[in-house]
Amino acid sequence: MPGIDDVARLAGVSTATVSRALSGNGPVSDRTRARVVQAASQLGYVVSSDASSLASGRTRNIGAVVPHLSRWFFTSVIEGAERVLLGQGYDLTLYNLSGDGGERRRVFDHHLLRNRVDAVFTVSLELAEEEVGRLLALGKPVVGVGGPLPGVSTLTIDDLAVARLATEHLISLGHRRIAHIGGSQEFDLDFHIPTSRRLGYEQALRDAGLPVDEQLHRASDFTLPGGYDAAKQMLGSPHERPTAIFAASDEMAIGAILAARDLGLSVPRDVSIIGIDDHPLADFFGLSTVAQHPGRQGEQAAALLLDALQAARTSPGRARAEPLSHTAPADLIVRSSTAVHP
Amino acid sequence: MPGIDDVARLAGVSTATVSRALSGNGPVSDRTRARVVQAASQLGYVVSSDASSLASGRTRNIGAVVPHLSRWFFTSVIEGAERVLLGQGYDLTLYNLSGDGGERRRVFDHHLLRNRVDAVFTVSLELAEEEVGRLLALGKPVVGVGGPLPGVSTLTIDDLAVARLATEHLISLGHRRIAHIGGSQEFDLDFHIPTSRRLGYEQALRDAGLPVDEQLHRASDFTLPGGYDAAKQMLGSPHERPTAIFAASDEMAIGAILAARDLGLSVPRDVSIIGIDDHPLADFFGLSTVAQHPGRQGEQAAALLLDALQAARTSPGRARAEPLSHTAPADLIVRSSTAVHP
DNA sequence: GTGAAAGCGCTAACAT
DNA sequence: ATGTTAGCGCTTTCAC
Repeated sequence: MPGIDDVARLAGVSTATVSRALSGNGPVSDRTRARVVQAASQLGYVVSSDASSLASGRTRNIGAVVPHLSRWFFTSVIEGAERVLLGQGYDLTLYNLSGDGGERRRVFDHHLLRNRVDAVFTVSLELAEEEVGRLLALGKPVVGVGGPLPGVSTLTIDDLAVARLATEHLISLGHRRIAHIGGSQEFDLDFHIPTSRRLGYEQALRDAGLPVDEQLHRASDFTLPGGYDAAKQMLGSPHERPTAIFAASDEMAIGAILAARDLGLSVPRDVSIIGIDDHPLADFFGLSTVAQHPGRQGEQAAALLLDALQAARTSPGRARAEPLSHTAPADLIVRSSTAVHP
Repeated sequence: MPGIDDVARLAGVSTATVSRALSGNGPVSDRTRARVVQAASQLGYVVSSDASSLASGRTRNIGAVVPHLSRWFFTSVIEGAERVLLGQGYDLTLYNLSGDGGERRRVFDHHLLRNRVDAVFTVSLELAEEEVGRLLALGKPVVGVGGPLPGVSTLTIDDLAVARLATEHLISLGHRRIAHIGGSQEFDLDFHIPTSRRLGYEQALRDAGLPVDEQLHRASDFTLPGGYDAAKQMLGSPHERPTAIFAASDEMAIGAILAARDLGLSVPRDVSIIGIDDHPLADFFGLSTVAQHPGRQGEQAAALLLDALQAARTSPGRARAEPLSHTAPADLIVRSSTAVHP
């Protein structure tokens, strides 16, 4: 492994100049830079990140804290973030909190503290106040994606508005008995999201002068089987069957579609179904939905963090920026699972 | 941020002793260790990973190189690996090669070279010879999970045997017209896996004295919609319809189940279907399958790497270990999608 | 625009 | 078992 002084020797300059030429920090003449770059690539020189980090205080690494890896939303956010990070020469270190809970303590007490990352983003995480405190105590840029996080800059769709939109779509099609399959705290690390979506659903009903019927709400777990079970209960009832279902996630909505089929109901003739997400399978099932774009959210989160790091370099004097709430776009996609109420 | 000498001062010992006490490398009396640990926790001291890495040459970080994040298998492997790594104080840095291909070059030419990781595992990756070369040139432990990688230690199920097992299950139920939905090179970064599975299928047929019929093979893309399309073509044929389908992945098998339903065929009465994976949705769909356990594969991969690192510390003289092929266990799980041929 | 040199915060000989 | 000290390979003042 060639070192910086090998490059310096070959290029006939000092190590300081090599560092400046390769990092872009500090003035170097074009001729010199060219020589250095040439020498570096000739030797196959790549800077040692440890040495560079130690000397500069910057790691060029971003931490991503997620509750699971097994859900489409989380992984899409990470993929999006990594797209922009890799492009900027940053690495992404993953802290997955699934598991017994020992993970959780270790990550917050140890891993995040040892200066391995310049900034952190979390995905759909419901953090204890103490954990938020630890995160902020790092003194590093932090962004929370998908769900509000008190005291932290966040990036998320407006869950309430999105739920309203989905519900209003059904109302506008003439539906009056509209059921909701949501989430519940017991199933999820994050309970703000299901709550906001439920509130949006109820608001839409009230604004349309429709009653909010407890019988038409089921709490589930955001999975396909969960949506199936919930829908089957509601659709199986011989009386007062809903004519439309709004599920808080596409996976639950797909479960609902399968439940309807198993009950001999046709979608959308007998029942309209809409979800939230625009999951990859939504198209296959003809599912109407409100798309959120987790990949883009990840990209945007990464961009926010890189900007903050840049700002910190430019004006180190500035106090830490105020936490900001960024709203990610979401759009209604109408497919074949929703239609007018006959 | 307190440093090691703050701890040393408070504990009344030298920095070397602090280092030894906290890392466990080198002898420290129990009394001293207790004092140091107490001082460290009192100050909230956490070692700076950069400084430690630079001085020791060890990063306590493992690199994971994956082709996508959006597939259940990959994320499960990573989750498994991270379970054991976090427990050992290791971080996991993720290199996701999805994207335009620029990623791919950058990762191999730059990110992996800058000494940020002690070891690397790859998941289901079909690497160019040059990329394998680069990986090995790191001089670090490398393990390939899910798919053979020439010159690299690997951990994978025996795809051929697994495919045979699935096919033999169908044969033992009296099926004689057994179709196969596989993968194809054009859809996948990795083409060994679909090929091995197809060969296993054909072997099982031949060994049972059954003909291998080109009409009964469809190449697809390992997704649910892909499996649906492939199955619909084969099952829709009015003549010579297969009585059983072996799909190379559960997602394709689930697509096949849905295709059968849409054609008015009952599973398993009219057609038996089996997959490979034991995907989380397999149970919901009653899908018979051959389970591989990607989480455990990830755990085992991590353990292999940690062992190799340990071995390298113990006997640094030893030449790099020979590449070893480890076979991960896989077991037939019979659910309700397969039954005797009437 | 470039070079000299002082660290960055640890670890690992080596000495005691 | 513990302390002293010389780096690890860079970046960044500070001179020039």
